[in-house]
Amino acid sequence: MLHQAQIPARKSAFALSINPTPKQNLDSPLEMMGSQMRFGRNAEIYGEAEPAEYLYKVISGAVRTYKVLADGRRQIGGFYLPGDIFGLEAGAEHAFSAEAVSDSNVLVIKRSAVMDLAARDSGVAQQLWTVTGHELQRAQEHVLLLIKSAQERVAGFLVEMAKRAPGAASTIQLAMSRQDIADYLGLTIETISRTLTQFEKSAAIALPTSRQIEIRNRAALARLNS
Amino acid sequence: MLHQAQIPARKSAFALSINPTPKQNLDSPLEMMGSQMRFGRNAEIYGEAEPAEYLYKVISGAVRTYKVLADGRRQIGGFYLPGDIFGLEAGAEHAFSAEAVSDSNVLVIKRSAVMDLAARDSGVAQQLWTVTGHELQRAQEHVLLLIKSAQERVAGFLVEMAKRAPGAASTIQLAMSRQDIADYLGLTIETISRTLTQFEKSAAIALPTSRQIEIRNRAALARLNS
DNA sequence: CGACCATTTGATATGGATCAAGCGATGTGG
DNA sequence: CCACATCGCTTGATCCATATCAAATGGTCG
Repeated sequence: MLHQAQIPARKSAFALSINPTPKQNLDSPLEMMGSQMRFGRNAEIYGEAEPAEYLYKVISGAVRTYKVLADGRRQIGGFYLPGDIFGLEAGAEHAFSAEAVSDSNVLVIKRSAVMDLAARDSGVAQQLWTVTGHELQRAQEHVLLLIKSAQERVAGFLVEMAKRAPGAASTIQLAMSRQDIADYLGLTIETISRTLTQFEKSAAIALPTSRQIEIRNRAALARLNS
Repeated sequence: MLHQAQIPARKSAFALSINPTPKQNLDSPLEMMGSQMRFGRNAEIYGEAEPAEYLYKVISGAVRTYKVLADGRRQIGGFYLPGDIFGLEAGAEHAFSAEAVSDSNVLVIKRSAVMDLAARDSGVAQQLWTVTGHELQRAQEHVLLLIKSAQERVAGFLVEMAKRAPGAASTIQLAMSRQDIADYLGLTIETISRTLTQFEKSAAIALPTSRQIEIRNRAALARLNS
């Protein structure tokens, strides 16, 4: 229980500039209301219990949300990849902390502006609701993962990552460390590592490097995924 | 893995009458749009993958939502007590099934009516969003529970139930069986039982009957709750 | 090249599952 | 009203998956 979750050292809160309103994706009014910020690897984006004044969208890189329990264990709530929105809580305060997994560009949007807009435009309101609904679904799937065996959890994680990877390519580029995966799945790094080598030996995956995973036999993984 | 989760036999889908629009609580427009139904113990309210045509509010009794995995394991997503709303998914289909834990009265509300209303009334839209947000929070707390030790999970469950019990009294009336608790916490009935007797021996709780739990030392439980 | 950090691999310990039996309450048929 | 079956719960004995402790390996950066 103590091997887990040493809180990673924090680097500078945000490393670069605040660009005014980049217009790279106008499919939603939200895009127009934010400014882009850059966060270095392991930089904190917000802390839990901070007022949830903003909401965020990953442009590039990857973000993790997490909570640290009293005894030091860390639970990762989710990983957010380009296109994903995070920090959208119903409450006035964040329930989790958020950090950049790797150097990341994040669109930061003032929550009050969005709420005002939603009050007038029911389409925006519905969009907000839908995003929260998807978060809920993800959390429920996370619950489902956590009752399974180590093999099933790791397989489930790989399948999820493969699904979300750009173009759903069969080679996954992992932004996160084994410790991150372990803290997401409620396992230890040793178990993650052992399970991956086991998958490799049974030819379900290949591991060109430790952060690159090639899915060789999706059916075998899905089967494990119970 | 096989001792868990035999799906309980289904009784009659709903046992009694459909009362037109009971006006017992008008604090929300939702109350006016539903009709009350009675479900017997273990009766199915809806099945997963059914179109989510309605949304529900517990009037009396208790409801569980759950999912059964391919191998027969059952995971309970949550328990809903009087006043709680359930079945509010962002998707067009239910992600979980729902059953009455004990004989229950449930207010059934047509989803399309609510959605129409929300499109016009931004207050209703926000209310819907808030309910989903609370569900999200609950699911996230559920995740947090599932990474903990058996003691911590059971203690967390008791504290949660005590908080939600009418008047937050120190004696909890459990509507659900040990199997339900086990499937909620990702443990076995044996572990639930052993943990409860352990709490009893350490004087943290008393067990007048198996379904009545008196909290004697909330601090001790909270401490376990990590 | 050397230091550091992430990952893998190995040996052992342990919490909770599994298998099994007993117990108490509730209900049913004789 | 009692005998007996049933069901939910508890308790005991043993096993096993994963944690823990420990060390080796490999990759990256100054």
